[in-house]
Amino acid sequence: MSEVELNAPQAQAVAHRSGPLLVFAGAGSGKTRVITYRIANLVAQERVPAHRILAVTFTNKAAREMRERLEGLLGEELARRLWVGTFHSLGAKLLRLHGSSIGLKSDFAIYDGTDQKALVARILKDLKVDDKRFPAKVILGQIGQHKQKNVNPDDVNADSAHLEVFVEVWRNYEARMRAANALDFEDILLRSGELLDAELKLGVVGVRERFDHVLVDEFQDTNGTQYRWLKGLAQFHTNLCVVGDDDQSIYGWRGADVRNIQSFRRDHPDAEVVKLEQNYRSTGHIVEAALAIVSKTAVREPKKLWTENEPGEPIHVVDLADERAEAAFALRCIREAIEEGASPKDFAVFYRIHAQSRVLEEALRTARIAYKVVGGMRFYERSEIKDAIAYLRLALNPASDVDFLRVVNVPTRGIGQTTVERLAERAKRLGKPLFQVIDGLEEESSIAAAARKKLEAFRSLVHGLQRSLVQDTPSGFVDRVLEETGYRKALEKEDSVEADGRLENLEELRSALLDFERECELRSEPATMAGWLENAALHSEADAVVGESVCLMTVHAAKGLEFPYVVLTGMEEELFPYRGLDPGERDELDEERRLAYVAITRARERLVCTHVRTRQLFGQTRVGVESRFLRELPKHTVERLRVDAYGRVVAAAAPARAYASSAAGSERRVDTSYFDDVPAEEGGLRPGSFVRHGTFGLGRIRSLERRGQEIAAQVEFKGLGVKTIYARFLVAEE
DNA sequence: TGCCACGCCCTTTTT
DNA sequence: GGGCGTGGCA
Repeated sequence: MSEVELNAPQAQAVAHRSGPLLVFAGAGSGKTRVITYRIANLVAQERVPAHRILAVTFTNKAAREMRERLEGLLGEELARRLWVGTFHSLGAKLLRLHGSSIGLKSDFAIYDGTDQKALVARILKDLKVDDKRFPAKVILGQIGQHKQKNVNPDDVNADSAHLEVFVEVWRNYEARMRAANALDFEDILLRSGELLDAELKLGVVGVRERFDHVLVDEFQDTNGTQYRWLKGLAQFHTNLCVVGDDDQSIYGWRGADVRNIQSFRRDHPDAEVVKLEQNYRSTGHIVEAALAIVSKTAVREPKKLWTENEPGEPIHVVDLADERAEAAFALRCIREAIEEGASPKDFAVFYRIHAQSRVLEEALRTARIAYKVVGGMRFYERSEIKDAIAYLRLALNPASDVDFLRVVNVPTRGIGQTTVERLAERAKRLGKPLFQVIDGLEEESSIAAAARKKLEAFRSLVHGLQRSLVQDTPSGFVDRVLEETGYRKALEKEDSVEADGRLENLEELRSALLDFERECELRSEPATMAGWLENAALHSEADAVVGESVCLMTVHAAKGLEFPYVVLTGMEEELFPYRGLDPGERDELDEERRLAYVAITRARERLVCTHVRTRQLFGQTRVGVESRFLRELPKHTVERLRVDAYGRVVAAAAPARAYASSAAGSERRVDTSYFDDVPAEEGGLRPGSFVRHGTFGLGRIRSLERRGQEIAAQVEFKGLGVKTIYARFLVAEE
């Protein structure tokens, strides 16, 4: 597809001038192009002032990419005036500018999930609520759900003891957030929504009038609050353009509501609807396979993804002994492709859950192939970084109890649990933040003089930091914090591998601040600690560029990405589709199906799907049954391979006739070409070697023979005599 | 107060 | 398998 040419539906979406627009954008259909072209078109052709266009994404990465593209189309100057960002960064920006009209101080802090959890845990303790019956995680989940439905604690009909407790905890949570001048992620949207209402009531020209066009990417991922937020912003002009794909809705479990697409239609009956169904990314087989799987979802907007691309190679479905064989096989695929001239970065290995990554990592590490695990522990979630940030926030706002509690005894300075407990009682009694009630502690008979001295020393420490806050640069300030709190010294003293890692991370934090300072200088803005903290709260890991490495990631993390070669592992029932402990009442199978659709459509040229007979997971051995999703793949798009415990192909099912004829003439790699060097007959099993069978257990091979496509083995099982077993039912025992 | 052993429980995750 | 919280002990 040339860079300027748009197909008819794309052009239609781009040229749509005003009023509501709903774009269904299938995987690989050029969605990003449409949205960026549309914005560019509004600015360049329709003469909409750039600063009156608001474009919303879910992740900072997506926002950055969109901005970069727009810079390319419009030039830096114009692109910079556009409002491009995540729901939360844009919401926070509006609140910092206009929040005073709803009584919000502009220097509010933003609490992330960890902060929230710490706060709830604290409240449970203070209210003496059993955290077994009311786990902080569950409470937070419920608070979030209610907030998403725009429900207040007052609205909850607390008709059970259980609910009563919940509501009380929730009220406390809100009160303490207010006292700490903090907002959680949901609050950012709720409060900026309130702002709109307040302005409407006051009749002031405000946020609503700021924008002429609102555009939303990944609309299927919006939750209730986000949808209401959008509606509020676009209520007057209804120039609301939403782009999404219900087939890629994979975040239902965290509140995303695909039904917002239906709500959009209901709320805007006049909306123009455009469907982008042509895929430009993948081979014909891949597109066909993906569509076959997602078509079976119970509820979905009718769409038919298609492509003009060549059918390409068949999708390889590989049957393996266990997860180690699976890893070895993935490794072989990667090596083969690298020998052919591919780069490691062309490869991605997907899995359903993180726990699957370990074995894959081991295989790649041993083979000295550069890899990167996407996701996992995020930088700002590491404890040392959170500690440092807690100090920074405490210096800015000593009323923040969550931060106080986090670092009051880090590194240990003899302020134990009992002392903190008593201080908390005093704070509760006086209705003041913890930090403040260190003042006048001598009147507190329950707190010993020694403990009081330590608390007072801590108070001086924080006061000292507050004073330097004014004069230091942010990076200098972090340095000072690490020094004066003794944090760095404590880690140096520990002198362990972990401590070294933490010191490195803190160094990384400092360089992040240096970057921030440099950036501010470029924009001739003052580099303040508060400014950076906002940045840190809203940005997760600086989505490091992946470089020359093979990417390992969950299927969720893969959304929005594409790779020439993909290995999709763990395609077994119970694992993918995943079955948790409780069967789950939501249409989880549908979401798993969409997840499989996302996984498959990431691959451009070559897709290998693996499944295993047995898998060690969570310390248990599970018996694997091939995933229904693989069985649903159209036969002619698939070629099945069977591989032994050593990663060698034992047998390849004959390519389906339909495929062989349809692909005639087109250049392609054929079936077992990964393994030309391996005589299939051997299959890793040889007379004398030990094997395991699902029913008969451990046995020893007496002889092997070929029977058509199959290898049959004479196996002697202890106490059971000799049996003839097809090799595919045997697992080599080491 | 700090360390360690033990048991528990286990999806997916952005802001 | 392993991260995390708890509870017992030095």
